[in-house]
Amino acid sequence: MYEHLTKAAKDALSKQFGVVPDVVWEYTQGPDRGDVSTCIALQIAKNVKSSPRAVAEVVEEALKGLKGVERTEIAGSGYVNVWLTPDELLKGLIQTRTACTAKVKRKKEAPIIIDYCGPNIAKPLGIHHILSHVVGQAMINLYRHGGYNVIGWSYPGDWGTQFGKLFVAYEKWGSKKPVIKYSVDELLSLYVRFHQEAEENPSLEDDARKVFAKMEAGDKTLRTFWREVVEISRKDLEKLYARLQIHVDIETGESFYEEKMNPILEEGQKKGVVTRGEGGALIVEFSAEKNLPPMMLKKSDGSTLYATRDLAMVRYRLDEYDPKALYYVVDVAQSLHFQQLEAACELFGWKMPAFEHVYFGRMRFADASMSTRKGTVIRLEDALDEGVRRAAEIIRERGEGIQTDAPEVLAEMMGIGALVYGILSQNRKMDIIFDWNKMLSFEGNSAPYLQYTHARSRSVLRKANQKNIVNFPTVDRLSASERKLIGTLLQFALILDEACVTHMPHKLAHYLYALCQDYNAFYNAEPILQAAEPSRTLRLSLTACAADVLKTGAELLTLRVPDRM
RNA sequence: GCCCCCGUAGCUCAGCGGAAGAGCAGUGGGUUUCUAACCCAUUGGCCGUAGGUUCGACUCCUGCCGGGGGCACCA
Repeated sequence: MYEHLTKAAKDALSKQFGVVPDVVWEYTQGPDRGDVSTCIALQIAKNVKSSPRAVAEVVEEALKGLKGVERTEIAGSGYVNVWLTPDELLKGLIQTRTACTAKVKRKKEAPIIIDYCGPNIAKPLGIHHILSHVVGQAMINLYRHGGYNVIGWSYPGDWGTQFGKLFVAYEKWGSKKPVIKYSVDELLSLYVRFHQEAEENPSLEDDARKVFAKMEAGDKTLRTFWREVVEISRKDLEKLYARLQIHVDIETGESFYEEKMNPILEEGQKKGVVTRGEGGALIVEFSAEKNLPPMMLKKSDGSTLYATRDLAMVRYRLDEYDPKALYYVVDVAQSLHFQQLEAACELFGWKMPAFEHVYFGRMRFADASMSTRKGTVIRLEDALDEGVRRAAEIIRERGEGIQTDAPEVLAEMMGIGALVYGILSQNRKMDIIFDWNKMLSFEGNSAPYLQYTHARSRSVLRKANQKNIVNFPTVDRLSASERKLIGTLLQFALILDEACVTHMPHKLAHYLYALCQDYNAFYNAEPILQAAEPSRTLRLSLTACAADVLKTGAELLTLRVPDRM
């Protein structure tokens, strides 16, 4: 957008110092630091033996009087701050508006596969499961919005001894009704009962293992039982996913890979990659440079592992989709596993696309009474309900002061939004301290603040009762809060791209928060509806632009925003 | 023992080569006017620690201290 400025600066610098410099433009906050400032002086000072100040002077001289530049100023550490003319700034907002609409998907492009969710079937989702779901979905939304071909892929844990346990419990203590009539809660209580009884009577564990072995062998009754339990869980999961705006494209359970694992093991052995370890187990050993412990693909008792299925899954995806990238949105605790997985794929000699373990930190609890170890995990659904309950309470307290005509819908948006925003506004790599008051915050840097700001801006637009307010009339000068708002709006396209390619949704969350602050400051400082033309039109246009950016950005983060609240 | 991540305001966190930031908590202001779930002002920091690289380090490198995680028959 400011190529002519960059070019002028570059030309002047190379003429003066005889080096072609790297020029970095960056937007900064607000009129006090200029609308655009550069690191030119500092960047070039590294290459030439000259002081930042001297370099800055050259740049300033080159930019002075250029088209679109209102004034320039050299800042303390050698920055050149540039104030653009109002026209020049407003021109850029067209790009911001187009960034609000998703790019058209290019046909036949190799897909990006994003592996996320991974719920356990027959067990309710815990609060910590929200991390993979929400981070993964935000990534998917960002890529899709950017015009990429994306496949969101879920890999539920729908196989394992827990089904044996469940069946044993069902036979022993279940009521007479058929499995399919059970609710997830009833299944869960059977599961819990099994663990209680198994403490007294450890032989139950053996029974469960035997039952599962029979199930693996293909026992018809057990397979039917399994299928029905999966069905019950899936229906329950769907409700939760609808509330969280999670949309899985492809779902393949662990059982899907049952018959795909042996060919992989055979291929590995043929290639000499897979070898015999202790007790007859099958392992992959890595070169010394990798400094990785061996990866086990088959236990000494002959059964396969998580790693075996993951390896088979990579092969399957390569064969069926020829993806350009494989991303795994999984807990940081599994980082060794993914290092091994990638290294193993290399050893197999497979042609690999971009591969990344998009990890996130662990969830810990501020209140020590809640911990996974103590078995007092918070159910995700309960957390959502608690958020909605708190939101509803606040809505009730506000009474007449609220504009919504659908308080239940609003409470749902706010409560769930608060929780999701609490997750997505933090750098995913960091551990998250779970605390009800922090997670369900309704003021300051929170989802309700975004939602409120959006509703507020829509309200102004409604009152203006003017269609298609998208023209930015020429004005002599912009107020400080207008300039700041415009400066932030201009960054939207850049931020979308950055949040997408770095797989860091929190960058978008922080941007949206800053935008709200700027809009609210603007709202408080300037009259909009009462303003004289051309300011009125300009301010309404800025309001429309901010509202669209907020809505677009929030929805990419799986949040919903109300028009009234 | 080895490997990875994290130590920034009282608390929870952004920033990660170029002028120390936000929210919450504290203090003082602002609604006869577009939604006060808001805004404005203000208090609070040797950016864990010791070195190194650089014109310049919260940011990059090394050591140490403190916290978390991982290290073949779990997923």
